[in-house]
Amino acid sequence: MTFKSILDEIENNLTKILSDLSVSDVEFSVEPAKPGFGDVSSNVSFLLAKSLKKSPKEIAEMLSEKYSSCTSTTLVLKSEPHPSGYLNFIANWDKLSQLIISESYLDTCGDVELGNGSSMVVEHTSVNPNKALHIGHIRNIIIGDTISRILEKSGYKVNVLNYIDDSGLQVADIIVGFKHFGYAEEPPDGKKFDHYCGDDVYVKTTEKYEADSSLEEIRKKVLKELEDGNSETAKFGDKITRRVLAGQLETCWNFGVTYDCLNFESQIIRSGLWSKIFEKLKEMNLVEFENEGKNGGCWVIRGDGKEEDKVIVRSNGTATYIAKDIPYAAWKLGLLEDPFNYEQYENEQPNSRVLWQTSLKDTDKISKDFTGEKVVTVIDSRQANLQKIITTLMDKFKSAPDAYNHLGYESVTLSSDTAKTLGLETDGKQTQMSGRKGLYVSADSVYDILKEKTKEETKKRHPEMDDSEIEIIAHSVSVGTIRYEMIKQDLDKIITFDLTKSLSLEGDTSPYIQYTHARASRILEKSGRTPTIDVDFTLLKEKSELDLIKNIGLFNLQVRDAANNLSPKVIARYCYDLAVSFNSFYEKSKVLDLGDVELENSRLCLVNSFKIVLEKALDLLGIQSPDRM
RNA sequence: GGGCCUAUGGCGCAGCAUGGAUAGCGUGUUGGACUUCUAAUCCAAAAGUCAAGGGAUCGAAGCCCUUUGGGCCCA
Repeated sequence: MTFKSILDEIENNLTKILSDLSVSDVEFSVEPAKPGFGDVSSNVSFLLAKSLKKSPKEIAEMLSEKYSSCTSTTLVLKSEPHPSGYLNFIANWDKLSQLIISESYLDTCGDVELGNGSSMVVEHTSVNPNKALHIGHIRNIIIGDTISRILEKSGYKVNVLNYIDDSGLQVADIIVGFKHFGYAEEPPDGKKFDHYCGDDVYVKTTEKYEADSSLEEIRKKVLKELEDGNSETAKFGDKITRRVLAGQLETCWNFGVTYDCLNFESQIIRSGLWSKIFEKLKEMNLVEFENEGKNGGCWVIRGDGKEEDKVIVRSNGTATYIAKDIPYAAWKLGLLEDPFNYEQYENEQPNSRVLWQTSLKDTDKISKDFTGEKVVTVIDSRQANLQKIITTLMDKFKSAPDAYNHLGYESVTLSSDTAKTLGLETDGKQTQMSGRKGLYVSADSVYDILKEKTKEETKKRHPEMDDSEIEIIAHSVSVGTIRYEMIKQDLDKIITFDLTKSLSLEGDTSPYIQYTHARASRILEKSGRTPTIDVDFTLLKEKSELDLIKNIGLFNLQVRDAANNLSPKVIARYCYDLAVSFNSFYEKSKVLDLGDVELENSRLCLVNSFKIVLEKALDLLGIQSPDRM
């Protein structure tokens, strides 16, 4: 067990004391204490103040006295009433340290029993395959990837999906560029294909539309042709989008993000899934036919109360954009018979996780189950309206609340300085990125810049290091920096990306945390020993040591919190706090050459414990833990 | 016109779900610490009417109402 052991012990004892006082139904808290207030705090006295008609201070004193006569207390040394009314507890660290550190050496350390093996779909990325990923897409991808790691750690069987919208307007646009405006199929001088399509073909094609509105006709024609899977246009589109997709996936993989299945929109359309679900929706009365009014002749989803009705099929029989998302949402929840076969994706993912893709070919007679009892869809909050409709609809469809979850987040905008370098004057205001206007910073370029910077930094510190090792370190630091920047703040905060400011490597950043890991590794390496847990834990009694142990013991509580709230930043903050407490320990307590073998062993054991837990916590963020930096 | 998000030291953020103690952190500024297990580190100082107003509460950064600034979505 971990720090939770002492929380549980206190909670049980307090509950018992309360029942002796014949007070029940009090939902008091038992939490790790703020610094300076012991180890554990409870607010129980405040909650009793009214019913017992005493001040919180008096109650805390009374409870503290009763607590001291509790027999089943092994982890608490004593309880202390605080004049404010809080009831604080001092831990018996001799025992608690041993519990926490031994636990940290286990493979299961940090595991949480929440999912109990139930399946969960996490869909993220889902970028139109007509351009390279930019830094805004990266926020989506990193949030999704981190959440899926956290859910896996919490006992869910997670299926990670990437929806490939390969039949929309944006794809039509680059096809027009290639077919009608004569863009060469091969990018110039070795440019990555996804960058070429996004920077050159897409941006310049849309510029031409703006200059000449008669070109709209071509665009519409191409879009229409895309719908017929056997058309030349569709085949050409398929070839192009798959090549762009390969480029996008290469970027994702570089960032440590992998998937289980790619779902192609074109195949969802051709599978006839929509008509099946439309029939079902009609049967279940979840859609209704409107006879009159402004929506006369349309099929609509009735709005709740003050919400307006949403048209899903127009009077001319065409489906609206809302309708496009419904079949996929239902498929993800396993509400429909699966129309797909599956084949392995042609390129292998770096971590050997097998990547599948949907197929309509009869030759791929492989069936798979990538659905989930629950679904998390990571899409930015600009789509909150649409997602709300789908959520309500799906919860009714499955008749399970919380089956479909939209995990929204605010967008990444460009700082005025960075916008200026891309040729846009913004009067000091931040600005939304736009793939269509070419206003974005690509993920690959941020990575490249960062990698150059970290390479230099590493070389400066380790002139003797060979290039391949520097390469590996620079990679993990660059990826870490970007990943950490994307999830360290709340999902509903806008990230203003600034090309120079966002590349800081000091303070509350991934390199800070990774560096701390390298420090720990170095101590262990230099000691020349393999730490064991067969040490005297009572020797660890410095404040900085106990703080560190406490933080180590909070790991599983943090994972649970992050999973329950779908909040990746919880783990980011945890990693940072853990690193801070290690650095404090590092400054105050030497580990090696103490002339006291017992103490050295105990501290080495602690250092190793920290290293193990930090590594696991960073892994939840998809950040690697280098041994040297 | 309707809806969603947001406001906390100069700047960027945490804390808010579940009200209680001394509002934390990074950055920037000023000063200090490398012959030491790596200074991508650490220590210290200055810097806050928690947007404004009101309400319920013994008690509000947090809950409720109103207003304002910023961002977004729909019409």
